[in-house]
Amino acid sequence: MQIEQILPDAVSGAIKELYGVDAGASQITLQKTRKEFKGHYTLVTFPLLKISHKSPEQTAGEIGAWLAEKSPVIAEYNVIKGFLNLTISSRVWGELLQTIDAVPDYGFTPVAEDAPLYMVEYSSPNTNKPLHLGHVRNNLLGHALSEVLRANGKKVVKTNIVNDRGIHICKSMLAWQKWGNGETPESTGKKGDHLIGDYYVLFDKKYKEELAALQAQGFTKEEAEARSQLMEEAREMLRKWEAHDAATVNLWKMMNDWVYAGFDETYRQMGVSFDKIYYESQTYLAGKEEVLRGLKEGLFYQKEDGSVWADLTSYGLDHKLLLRADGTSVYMTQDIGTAKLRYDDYPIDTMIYVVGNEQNYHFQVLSILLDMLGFEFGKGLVHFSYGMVELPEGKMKSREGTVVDADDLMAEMIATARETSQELGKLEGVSEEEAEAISRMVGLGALKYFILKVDPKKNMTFNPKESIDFNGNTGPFIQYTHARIQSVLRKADEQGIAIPKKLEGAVSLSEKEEGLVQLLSEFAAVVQQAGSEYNVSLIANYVYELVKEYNQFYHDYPILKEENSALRDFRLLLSKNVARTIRKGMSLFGIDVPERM
RNA sequence: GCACCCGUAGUUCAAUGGAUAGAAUACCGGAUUCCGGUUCCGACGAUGCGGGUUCGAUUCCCGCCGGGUGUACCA
Repeated sequence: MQIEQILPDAVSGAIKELYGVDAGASQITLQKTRKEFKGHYTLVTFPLLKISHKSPEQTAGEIGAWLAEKSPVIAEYNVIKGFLNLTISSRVWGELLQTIDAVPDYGFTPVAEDAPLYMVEYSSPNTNKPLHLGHVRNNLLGHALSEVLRANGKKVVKTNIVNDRGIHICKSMLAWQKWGNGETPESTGKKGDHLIGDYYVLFDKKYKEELAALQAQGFTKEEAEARSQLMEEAREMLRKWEAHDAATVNLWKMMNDWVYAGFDETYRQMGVSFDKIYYESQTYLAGKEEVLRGLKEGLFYQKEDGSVWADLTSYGLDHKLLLRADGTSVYMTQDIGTAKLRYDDYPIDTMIYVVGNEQNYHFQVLSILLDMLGFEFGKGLVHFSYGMVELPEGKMKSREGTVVDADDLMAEMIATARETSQELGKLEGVSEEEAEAISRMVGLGALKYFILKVDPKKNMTFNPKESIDFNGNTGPFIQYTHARIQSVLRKADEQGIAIPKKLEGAVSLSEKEEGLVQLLSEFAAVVQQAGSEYNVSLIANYVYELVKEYNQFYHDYPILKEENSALRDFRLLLSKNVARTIRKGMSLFGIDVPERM
């Protein structure tokens, strides 16, 4: 039984008794009591005035008196203006702490057979360049959201759509063919995705040179683009690919495999994974079929040049291209096909796309198009839209080479964690393997926490230096607190003090202890809210608050030195639960917490 | 132009329509020699502007101002 249930029940009981009316949940607004007032939870009485027909103060007073007298949960109350501050009895806090401890995975609903199925798409890389900082936010959000949904008892299928075909892929293929001299990841020692990325950049460079040369001959920019030999070759390659030309397809396969090997390494390092991967090369034809069906059924229209369009003006939007004049498909076509195949493959209840907010329009259109095509799931798509990641120096621009590579970033974070730890003397006396493991946990934890603590829909600034600080609202600070608690528990064990399973005897608790139990008992509600709002940053803020509270408690009260054994037991149990909650909360983010550091 | 998103301390982030808008960081002052150094306390400092709804607005609505993104036969 959680406090979030006990309290509203008690309050609505009081209202029923006093005024003879069943108050709706929306009218019972309970919130945490602000620090400066006495009490744990506060009932706002303004919404209840219509029921009580009395002044706010009177209403609060009556409900408070009733609860204090009749409810075993409420020890005392006070009224300030229209706010009724309720103090929960120490006995109830003690019982709650045990309840929390008794359930192994408290706060987490087991996944039932008939639980709704959520499919979460995230990452969605192009196979022409390595993952960068933007993908990092995407991957971390997608992974965390999946974990949070699962913790809420949903079935989750994590999926990825790989953009493995299209003109952009042909560009790097062409560059490699022309200037690659047969280079491979093995021959260069480069990760496959980086190698391919280099050729994509090379294409762009050569293409620009060609344009410049043409413009120097007196052509306009548009004329130069139309005359570009390179671009024509790339388009030719795409046509060959779509016509299943053996040489082209083989080259494509070989180069894509290099990239996948590179991606796999990045994903492994980041700690994210997928249950099912879709490739656009395998879904775009399904999309094309659907578009042609739509055309036949008169849902779409065809221009004289043969291109196919959807008229969305009745939805307040523009006309949208679905098939090019040469019959090749575009991004939207592919997404239609992918969606259809997914719903064929799985009994999806909710489809969530973790994709940046620059594609808000795309998903608005996708939803409408699927609906037009008769897929009832169209309207129900969820676009989990997140903001851009910027750096303290400003925005990342690929042209200016200021894009932060995901692999480099992670390596740097780990290296920095190691340096800092060494400076602080944390790595003294630990083996090389341990030092490496701790540096990884801290470095990656810093990165993940810093990114996930921000409200997903907002643009954010990622500051590597700040993120890895061992102080403040950072991953390492949380990890450190956890490690310190573990140290206390270890010391208790060494001194032969057992951590009790059950508390014997009543103890009177300090406000800080009550506050901590209060926080612990709210964890489940936070996880649930995060799941229903698709906002994982709530959990980060919760964990940090818990850690801060614990540190204040830790500073003021002895644990092992406490002479009253009942109180010591309570504090040990409390510490253990805080550590558990930290681990659980961080695990939703894919963040490891070291036992010691 | 049109559409969508965002404007909160110097900076990075919080705040189901609720009380005196919270943290962190930076700077300044103090405590702690402890189970673990990275702990704790205090001071400083903010809702872009103007209306509206409400008992109550950072939050909802309208209009400005500022920033971002999209509006591609790119993905």
